[in-house]
Amino acid sequence: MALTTTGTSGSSGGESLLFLTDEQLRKGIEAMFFAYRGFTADPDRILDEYSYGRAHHRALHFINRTHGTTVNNLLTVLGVTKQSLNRVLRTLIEDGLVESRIGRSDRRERNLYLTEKGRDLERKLSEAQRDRMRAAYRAAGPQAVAGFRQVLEAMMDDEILRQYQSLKDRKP
Amino acid sequence: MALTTTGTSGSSGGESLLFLTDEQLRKGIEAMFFAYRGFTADPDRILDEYSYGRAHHRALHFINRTHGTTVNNLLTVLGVTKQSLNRVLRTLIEDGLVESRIGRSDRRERNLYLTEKGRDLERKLSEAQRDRMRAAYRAAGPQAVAGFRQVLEAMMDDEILRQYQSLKDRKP
DNA sequence: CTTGGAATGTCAACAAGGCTGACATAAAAT
DNA sequence: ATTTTATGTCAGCCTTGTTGACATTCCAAG
Repeated sequence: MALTTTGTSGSSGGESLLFLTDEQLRKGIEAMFFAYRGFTADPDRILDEYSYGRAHHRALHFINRTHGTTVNNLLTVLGVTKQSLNRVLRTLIEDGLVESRIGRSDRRERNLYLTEKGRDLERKLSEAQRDRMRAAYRAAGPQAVAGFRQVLEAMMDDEILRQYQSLKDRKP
Repeated sequence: MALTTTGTSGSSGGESLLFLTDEQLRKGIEAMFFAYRGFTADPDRILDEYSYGRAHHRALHFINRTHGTTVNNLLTVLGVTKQSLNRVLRTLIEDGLVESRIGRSDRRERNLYLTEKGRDLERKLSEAQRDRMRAAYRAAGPQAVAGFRQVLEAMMDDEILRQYQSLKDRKP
């Protein structure tokens, strides 16, 4: 399934060879750039109203994703420094969207939970984002979606991919 | 081809209905987030050495893309303010990576070109990014790539999509 | 038991790169 | 002659990344 030959020579038709020209790759790069803008546009508009930023959205998303996660876990997933995350987290806690409980077994840790208010905003944000994603999926069709996911996974760093996959099949 | 029914009810097998569950959409969202990190990781490392940022990369990319483009064009494509772009552009011009020539027909405009030095860095950056993209494309296969592109295009804002498509089929 | 290191999280200060607003200049358009 | 357009610049703000310093807690070695 995975191609091992380079085959950039200018032979005709064969889709499996042609699709790797620099021009095709460049278009993929630009598509990724523009699509990411669309991907974040709707939540960004909502966040503006609350004077929050994308960092807040990401934190809300992953806290909602894995209730009771620790700060350290969150750091790994988000790929930022703890100081950077802390600032965002602090405002979310102050504003009553996130609750931080001292760890039961290890009192150094903080377990993070969304409050009712936090869940409300998270839902609002992710619904906006899902709406766009759903529209894109519908427009492209199931087969395209499968390909989309395959390429995205292949694009991740190996370590990140493992994290992503471990998040993949959680219990509901 | 495009599905019009919602069909979130828990019916079995039918791929065309099942793939729109909130869980599937959420996984797509996370895939997009993690993949974008991978997408920018390699150029970011190179940029660090030059103490440039992603903004410089984007400017270099699109100036290289359309030689002689004007500042206004660049603003539209990049979707930032002129003050923000100007800061980046100024350093690139000072450092001799970009040349700004007064427009021939309209002397208010500035036409932007990469210098030899600018082309070198642009090549270095885009090769790193293309390498990853190529690897992902190869791992996923041509059919997946087609789907990938379809979904990305469907995810763009309409206005952006038009811009993207007008960039799409340029002469080499 | 104590003590030193490791893990975890918080506070302070700085930089990049977004943003708005105000203003200058040159050239084109009316 | 006046207005509009394209560009550049200055000042100042915000978010979100960074590093450095520090407090707390846990655990293990002496």
